[in-house]
Amino acid sequence: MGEIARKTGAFIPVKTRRAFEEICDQIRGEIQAGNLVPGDRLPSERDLAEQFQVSRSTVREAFRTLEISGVVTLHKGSKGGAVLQRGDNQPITQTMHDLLMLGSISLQDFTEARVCIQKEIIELACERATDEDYDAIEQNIARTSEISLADRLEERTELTIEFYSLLARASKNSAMAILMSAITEPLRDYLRRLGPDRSWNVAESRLKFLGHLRRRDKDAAVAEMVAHMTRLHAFMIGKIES
Amino acid sequence: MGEIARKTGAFIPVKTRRAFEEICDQIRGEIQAGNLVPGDRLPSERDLAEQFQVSRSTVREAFRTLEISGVVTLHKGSKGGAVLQRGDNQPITQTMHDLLMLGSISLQDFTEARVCIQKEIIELACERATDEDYDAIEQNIARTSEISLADRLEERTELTIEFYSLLARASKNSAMAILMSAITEPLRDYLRRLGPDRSWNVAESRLKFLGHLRRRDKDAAVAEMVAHMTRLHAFMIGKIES
DNA sequence: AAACCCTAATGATCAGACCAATGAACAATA
DNA sequence: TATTGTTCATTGGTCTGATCATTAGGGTTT
Repeated sequence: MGEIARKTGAFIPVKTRRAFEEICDQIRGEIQAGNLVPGDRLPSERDLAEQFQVSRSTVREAFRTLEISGVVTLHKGSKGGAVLQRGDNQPITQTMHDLLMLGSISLQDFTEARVCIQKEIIELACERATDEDYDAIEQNIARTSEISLADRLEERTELTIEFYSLLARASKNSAMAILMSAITEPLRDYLRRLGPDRSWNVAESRLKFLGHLRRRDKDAAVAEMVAHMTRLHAFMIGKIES
Repeated sequence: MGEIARKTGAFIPVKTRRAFEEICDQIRGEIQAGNLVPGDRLPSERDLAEQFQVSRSTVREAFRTLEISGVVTLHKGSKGGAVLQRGDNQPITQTMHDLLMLGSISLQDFTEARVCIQKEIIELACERATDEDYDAIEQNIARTSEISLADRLEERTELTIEFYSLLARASKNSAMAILMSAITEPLRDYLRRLGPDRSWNVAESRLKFLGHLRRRDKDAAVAEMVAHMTRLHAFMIGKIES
């Protein structure tokens, strides 16, 4: 038997494409080409199965994939079907959450990243925030104050998430807002599990922060935020280890 | 007929949970509880169908969902099955790409977000980058120089993506590295479609940038990067509109 | 040993069925 | 007439049960 030809060099590993992936790509291709736009409705699973010459379950897996990716939403019933969305950041926040749970990101790195993102958001917001933005944030803080710490932990958590969302909106940059949600929403679980931190007044810190923001004092706002984050991080680390 | 009882107040809209979602949640719950860790192998579709008292196709949709989310990978054959991953940022970059394609994020916002993220990455890298990091980046730039602009667009694009990835790695923060990839990888498509920009020397700019980084001169590095981004953005806008 | 073959396990796909929700057209009613 | 209830076709969600292709491991032959 002859020698194995080694000099042929690097063969690329063969990767079999699954049928549903091909379907996803074709649909994404139509989106990229501009033939499909948000609001459009794809043909039904049964129709597409015929068009693609595959079984319904295969189309189904493609639909499911696109749904999880936030590209379409699926509606039952007559006039239902797969409707193209404008996109959704849920997949991003979900993945971020998974990465935390799976230990691929440490809480340390996560917190640091939050600080980084918020520094930039604050910088943008200081330039662009409108009075409406400030008022919305102020209302959010007011509602946070109203809610007692003991009960209504759920609402309090939601208000915290909303606070950061409003701040992100004030940056007037949708991409940064999405990154902000990616780095904020996973907090929900921690806040729920660890309970409230009664050792200091969150609303007070946020009000001070808002004041700096209103004065467009970037550095002071960042400093207040960093202080806030540091305390929160210490609280979380302490809770988790105990 | 009596009055409609309006004072009952806010009924919460009923949302029916689909079976596969429940399965996903249970599996994610086990991960969160620490009963499942990366490397573990889930039971086969057939087994889980029995355990969950659902059909195989339902388990399959759950598996597909977790696969798309980067939580597991599916392997065929004996000893195959769903294996828990350490997580994957592919879902994040894919979603970011979708959001761009669907017009949910403007190229303007996207570029600005890139600048924001990279500012923070540079700041971290200036503090923490090691000689190995610098050398890896330098090698990357060297290879970029070698490749002629005309041919090998593909490789050139990959090297560009790798450049940002190496930079992110130098920040020593995995969360920021993931955000960086989210905001960098979607570029691949643009670079491929628009072709190379021959009007200025990319490698030269990157070398200058690396010099600033080595001297840990944060401000200069950021300035060089911003200049680079500005030119690239102008190039992309020009190409797209023409 | 090394190459080959067989087999069980497992995801990928297929085919066909029924269920549940949805909305629109239509009928019944006040 | 305006509202309410009914019917019906459409469509995703799920089920059942089957075949195929790939994979790893064990056994057999060379």
